[in-house]
Amino acid sequence: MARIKILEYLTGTTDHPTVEMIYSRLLPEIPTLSKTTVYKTLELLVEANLARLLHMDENEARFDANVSDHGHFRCSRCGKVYDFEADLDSLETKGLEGFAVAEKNLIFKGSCPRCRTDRSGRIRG
Amino acid sequence: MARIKILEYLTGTTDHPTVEMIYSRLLPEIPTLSKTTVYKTLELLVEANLARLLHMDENEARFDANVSDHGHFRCSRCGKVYDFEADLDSLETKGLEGFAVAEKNLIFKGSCPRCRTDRSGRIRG
DNA sequence: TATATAATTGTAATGGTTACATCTTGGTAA
DNA sequence: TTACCAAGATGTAACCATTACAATTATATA
Ligand SMILES: [Mn+2]
Ligand SMILES: [Mn+2]
Ligand SMILES: [Zn+2]
Ligand SMILES: [Zn+2]
Repeated sequence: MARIKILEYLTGTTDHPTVEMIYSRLLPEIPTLSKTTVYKTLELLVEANLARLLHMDENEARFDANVSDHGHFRCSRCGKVYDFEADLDSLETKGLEGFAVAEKNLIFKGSCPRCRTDRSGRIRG
Repeated sequence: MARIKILEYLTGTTDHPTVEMIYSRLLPEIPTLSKTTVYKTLELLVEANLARLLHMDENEARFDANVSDHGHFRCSRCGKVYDFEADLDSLETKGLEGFAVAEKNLIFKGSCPRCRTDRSGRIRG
């Protein structure tokens, strides 16, 4: 039950939520939910390739139900994580001869459109 | 004194060492060295753009004195982190209109040449 | 119902990182 | 030299996301 709700929530959002975000979001709906369950479920989802684990130079991991190849932009001011398209397949690389690439990760950082024109945004890394 | 040695070591290696690696490596040379100093020094080096902080889907941060634009390949078996060249400037992206990109990070994962032919390599993530 | 297995929970430990107060070093002026 | 100050370095404790582990609850099957 819990894991279905977790997958549903993850599939229906583009927020790239953390464990804490998922937990506090679903707690009203599942009052018996424990954080351990969230961790365990996300581990299973990642193993089953139904979700993707993201490390965005933060102390918390983020999760993404969008498993397709795409890049992530993290705004240093508001902390939001945005998706963007990038053609990683046609990216030219040198020095990877003999390497078996299994996973590609593209992470950009900077200021999102809203924070660029908003001086009040607090810097969050 | 400590911070000079730390920068020298970082500049002279391509290992992308962790704090623990830097600390244990320099301890024989600087018996009074503390891990706090390593952390603080690396923070300063990153701020001064003399080093780069890398989060490679591990629990430990890694550091790189090579500040130029390049990609990183992490072997899932032996854990080693390799450099490779990638032309990120000419990478085509869609969905970043209005975004101010300040930093680009490219991380690949898989098996390095040595581990591909060596079945004995232990899986480390 | 009885039994086994899967799912969930609670608590404690782990470990990298940060905060903070203290101590040491190096330079500068009187 | 001596006094003084600021930068550098150290040690300890707290912080906090994550993991380990044992216990409990729900679900399925015979
Ligand atoms: Mn995404
Ligand atoms: Mn590098
Ligand atoms: Zn923003
Ligand atoms: Zn390897």
